[in-house]
Amino acid sequence: MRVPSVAERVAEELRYQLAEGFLVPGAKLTEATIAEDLGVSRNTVREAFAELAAERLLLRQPNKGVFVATLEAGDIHDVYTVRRAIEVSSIRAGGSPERIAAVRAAVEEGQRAASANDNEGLGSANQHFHGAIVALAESNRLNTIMAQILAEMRLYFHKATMNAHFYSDWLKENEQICSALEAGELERAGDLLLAYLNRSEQQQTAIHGE
Amino acid sequence: MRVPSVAERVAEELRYQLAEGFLVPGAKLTEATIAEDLGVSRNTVREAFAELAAERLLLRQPNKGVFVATLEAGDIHDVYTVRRAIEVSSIRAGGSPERIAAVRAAVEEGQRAASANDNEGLGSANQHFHGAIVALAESNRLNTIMAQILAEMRLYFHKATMNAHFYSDWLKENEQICSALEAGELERAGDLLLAYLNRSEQQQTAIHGE
DNA sequence: ATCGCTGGATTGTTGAACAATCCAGCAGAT
DNA sequence: ATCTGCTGGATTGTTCAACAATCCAGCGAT
Repeated sequence: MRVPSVAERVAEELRYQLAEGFLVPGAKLTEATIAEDLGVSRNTVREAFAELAAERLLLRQPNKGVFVATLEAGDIHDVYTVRRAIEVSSIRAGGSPERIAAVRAAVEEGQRAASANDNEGLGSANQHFHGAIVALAESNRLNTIMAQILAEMRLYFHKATMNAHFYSDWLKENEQICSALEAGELERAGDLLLAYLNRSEQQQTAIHGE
Repeated sequence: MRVPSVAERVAEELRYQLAEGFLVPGAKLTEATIAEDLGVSRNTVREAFAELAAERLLLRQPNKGVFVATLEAGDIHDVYTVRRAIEVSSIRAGGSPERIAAVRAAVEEGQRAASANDNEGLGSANQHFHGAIVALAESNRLNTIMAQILAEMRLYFHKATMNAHFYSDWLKENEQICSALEAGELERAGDLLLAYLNRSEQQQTAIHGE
């Protein structure tokens, strides 16, 4: 019976509120307030803050407080640079049949969500897709790096910015990437994925950065 | 005048002791002991522990304590998987003349250390070399990921395991990689780097893993 | 030898306290 | 009116002491 520590539960609760958009980027988190709201001690909140700051979800400014992280213009390029590195490298190395099946499953999850007009489901399906690609490499470290990057993106590219317009593109594209992967055409799969990431970065930059 | 917080100084001190091999992998760190040794409170030590655990330098086992991280057989492959992803991707994208010059500088640093028979200097020159390659990408996130990976490797592949025999190989190889980079032959530079990483993984596995 | 208990040590968490720092707002000077 | 410098309140950084929860080595009974 795993009983996560209080600090872990606080961190988890904050992660949830961040992902859900309840805490907006730039907002200040006051230790005493959060401690009272969640019914824990201030020291415990501090430990949770340290954890989330290490994940780049919160930003700690010494003597001023912790704030919900914000992605500046440069960060968008930065995030995509990491994604290009680890996603393309992972897909180019292929993976076990089970891992490839997981990629396929994520593609179908997206198609189902599209049929159901489930916009939120589409978003998470896409994240599952890219997570599954990294999972091909069977590397714990790459998986956690990717999970953190995705959490960062959830934080900033929030539901509001995601419209059906975007999704229409990559639904078919994910399918092609997956097919290439299944067929063992790893170079082509990598090229397609790279092209997608480049285009996605451009789109996001056009919307947010300047 | 930046005055790092006490928790940061504790973390820094522990990082130093870890890198220096003063704390060996698997060793247990007792909160009260460290707090007393460094003259700080137990809560502050805990905050430092959280930071280092996030960097994978310490391992936290709930209700049991924190231990100096150990690299299992699988971790070696894992670490090299990350390095292949980010180093090869970085070098394939090239970089500004300044960044390339930094790579060249690391090569020369290694050559100087070799002439001086400075084994320790050779080790850090090599780390600077690979750090400079990742720095080509101008990505803060990639840089910190790489810095953490290198810190992990320092922790485990310690001085004891590094003999001059190893270094002889890559001194010349680093030179070739750097030359290819300078000449704009990015594909070749990437291939050379990839070959080096694969061989290095094999060597390390032969020594440590089983 | 195995099992179960027990007591001491360590971790997890709390609450309170205080120093250090920041910041908004205000008083006075130019 | 704008600037400067102060001040007081709020918040963070850090410590301390306490206690509950958990672990573990050792010991005794079977």
